[in-house]
Amino acid sequence: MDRMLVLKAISDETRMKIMSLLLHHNYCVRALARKLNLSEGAVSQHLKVLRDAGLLTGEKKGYFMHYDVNREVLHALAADIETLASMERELCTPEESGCHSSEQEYCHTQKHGNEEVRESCHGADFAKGGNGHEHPGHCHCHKSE
Amino acid sequence: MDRMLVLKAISDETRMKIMSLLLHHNYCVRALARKLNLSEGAVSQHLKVLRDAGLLTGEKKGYFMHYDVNREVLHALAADIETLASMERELCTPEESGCHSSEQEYCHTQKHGNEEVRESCHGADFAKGGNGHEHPGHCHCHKSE
DNA sequence: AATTTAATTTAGCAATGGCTAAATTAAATC
DNA sequence: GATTTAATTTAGCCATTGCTAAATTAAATT
Repeated sequence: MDRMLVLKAISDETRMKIMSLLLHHNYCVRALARKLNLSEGAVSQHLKVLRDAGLLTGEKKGYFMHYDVNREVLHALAADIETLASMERELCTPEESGCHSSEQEYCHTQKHGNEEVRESCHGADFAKGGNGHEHPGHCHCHKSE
Repeated sequence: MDRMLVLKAISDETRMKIMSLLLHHNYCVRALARKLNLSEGAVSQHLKVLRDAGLLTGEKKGYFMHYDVNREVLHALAADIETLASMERELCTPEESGCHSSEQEYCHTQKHGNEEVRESCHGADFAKGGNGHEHPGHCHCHKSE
């Protein structure tokens, strides 16, 4: 499952409406077009995007196309986003992020709020380090207030 | 929270990378630009999109901008999508969806698979109903195989 | 086999979006 | 208060996207 493809697919108002409609009922393309005030071609193109993202499976039944929502993909996406949301800030790893060795001992993780933050990294040494475009990834700590 | 705005914000590869980076660490704009191989302006624009969606809050700390991910918005989005994914197909409501009264008695909900589907709605009466462009929203049942 | 019809695809157009480079803003240092 | 510097905004460019209308495809009916 290509998460980006799924996100792009549902981050369009019209396609989200289509998903919502198909989650509730079974509609033929023309009925969708009518509900959405769009041409059938436009709807067909949207359906293709949703199909390509794996969100729909289509099957011809008699004269009519029959689309089914693949709810698993939505469940997976929700889980994926939830995982992202629950991600904790890592401990500072200066060597990986490009801190100067002289600054490393001051690096701390800053979680939420500003309580744990100590002065470091953006001190005078850093500011004088170059022309500004060689600015390295720093260790992400900043001045306490 | 505007769900659509949030979805559009994170359905871009670069912005998703920014989110991921900021969820792990605290980066200044220039460090992000360097990591992503982009101009600072481009990064700033992406940050604005994420801010406008409510995904980030920015605060100036000394020389540097300090961005925090609003994890609540991500949690809410995940829950939202999960709700969507768990949506059950409603029972057929022909009067609402435009079925002809003669067809209503045959309408059924089709959940997953095709087992519960009966012939209805798309029968001969329906096909002869008009020039095709007056095609009403129908009750979404279709022929069994 | 010919016809009818639902759905898809294509061509062309307008709007949107992301990028760079340059100008501007705002805040910290001197 | 002048200078320095990080971040934002703006202007202009190109690629992408969504739309309509028309052409095409594919399947069911006759």
